[in-house]
Amino acid sequence: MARRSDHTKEELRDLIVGETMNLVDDFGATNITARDIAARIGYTPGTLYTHFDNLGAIFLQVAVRILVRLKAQIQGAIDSAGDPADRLLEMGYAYLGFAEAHPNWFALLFNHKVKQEQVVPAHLQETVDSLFDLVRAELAALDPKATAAELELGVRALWSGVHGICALSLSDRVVTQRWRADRLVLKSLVSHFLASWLQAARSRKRSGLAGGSRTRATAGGE
Amino acid sequence: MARRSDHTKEELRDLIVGETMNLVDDFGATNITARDIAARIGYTPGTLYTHFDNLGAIFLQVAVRILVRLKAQIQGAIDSAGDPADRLLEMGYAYLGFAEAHPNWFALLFNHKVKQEQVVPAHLQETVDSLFDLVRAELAALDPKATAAELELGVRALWSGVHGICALSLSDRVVTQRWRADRLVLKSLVSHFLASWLQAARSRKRSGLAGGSRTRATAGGE
DNA sequence: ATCTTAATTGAACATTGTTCAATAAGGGAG
DNA sequence: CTCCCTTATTGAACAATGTTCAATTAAGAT
Repeated sequence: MARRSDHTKEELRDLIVGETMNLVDDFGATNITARDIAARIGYTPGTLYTHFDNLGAIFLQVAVRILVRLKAQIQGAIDSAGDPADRLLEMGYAYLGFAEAHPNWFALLFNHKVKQEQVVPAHLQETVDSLFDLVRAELAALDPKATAAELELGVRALWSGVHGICALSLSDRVVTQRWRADRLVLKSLVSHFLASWLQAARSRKRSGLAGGSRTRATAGGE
Repeated sequence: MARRSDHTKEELRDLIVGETMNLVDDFGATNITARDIAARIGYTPGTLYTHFDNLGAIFLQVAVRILVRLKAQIQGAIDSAGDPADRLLEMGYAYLGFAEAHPNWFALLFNHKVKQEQVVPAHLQETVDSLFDLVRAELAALDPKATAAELELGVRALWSGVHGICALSLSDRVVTQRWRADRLVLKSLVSHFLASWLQAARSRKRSGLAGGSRTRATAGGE
């Protein structure tokens, strides 16, 4: 019998979440059983349920940690270099790099279904929001005159675009589109988007308001 | 006992796949059991295994049908209207509309993990390729001088971008980013990308080769 | 009718998440 | 030091899961 004094309540919770995180990284959330986790921490399955309501709750805590790591990765990309446009691109690369290095973590965040009754930790949404803020800051630097709504639209568009590349890079799905050149696609998507977005901002500034001419395919958010 | 003559071998396979497709639509692939499917078609679970190797094989056949429907939806969007840029936008809307109308189908295609040993039907990848061709054709119409590699890059970028918006619109995931204005985001992403992509093409044409000037954030695929 | 072939069944299997009475460990009071 | 109370931990149990397979039964050929 594992001694009660081996770990405090909090230590044990940490241990469970930490080891589950490792297992998810190696095998994917869908392939992990309660007995796997229990074996890994040297306890019996029942113990898990004195510390968590169910497996889903554990996965949710794992997701929080994963998201923090993802944020750290992206933060690192920002510090690394250059003007806002370069930083946005680097953030995209960091996001993709994370998805490639830890596809099972990525899948837990974005593919794993959570049951209705599960309460998603508040900290999680806060972290997501703070990630969006990082992108927003760069966009705002690129176009200081942009309204909040315009920035929001830009952030979502960029984020979704990059996310799509990462999502399709996951293997072992029914439809998979890993390519030799995901990074090139990412660069094409991000830099073209930014180019037109910036140009729209410039012409908006130049002509007072409601600018945007050039071609049929120009527009942004009418 | 269900009569053997109730259905031919092929009819029964069709029935299984069809009813599973309905179940997936309603409850999601992860919530469906072999007994559910069996009950739905009026047979016992064992019967499923005389016609398919395992549940995964059934889901794969369902995926094929789903993909065909998705293609039909996107085809419809093309016929509907306008110049290539409009059509690309409409294709994006159709993709998003499909994901919103049938999130569980969408998730089966892109989120559902398939076991290594499962053989993905050839017809499936062909359908994916033909979908890409639809996008490629419009891009080629926009930029007749584009090389095959440039087109490929554009197709992947556009597709991934739109896909990302759809993927993040799925609810009941750990991280979800459904927004009131997914369509606006899509329009922003697609039209800004196309605008800059087109402009790059124009300047390439004008200056012979290796063009692209304007701003630091302009470029495409260096 | 009888035989042959094979589709269908239903009972079984191991494995899953989860529950809970029984157990045993730790800390505090006497 | 001893007893007792609290509670963490166990381990056996549960229903439900995907899957297998011998037994059954139906359909068509002889």
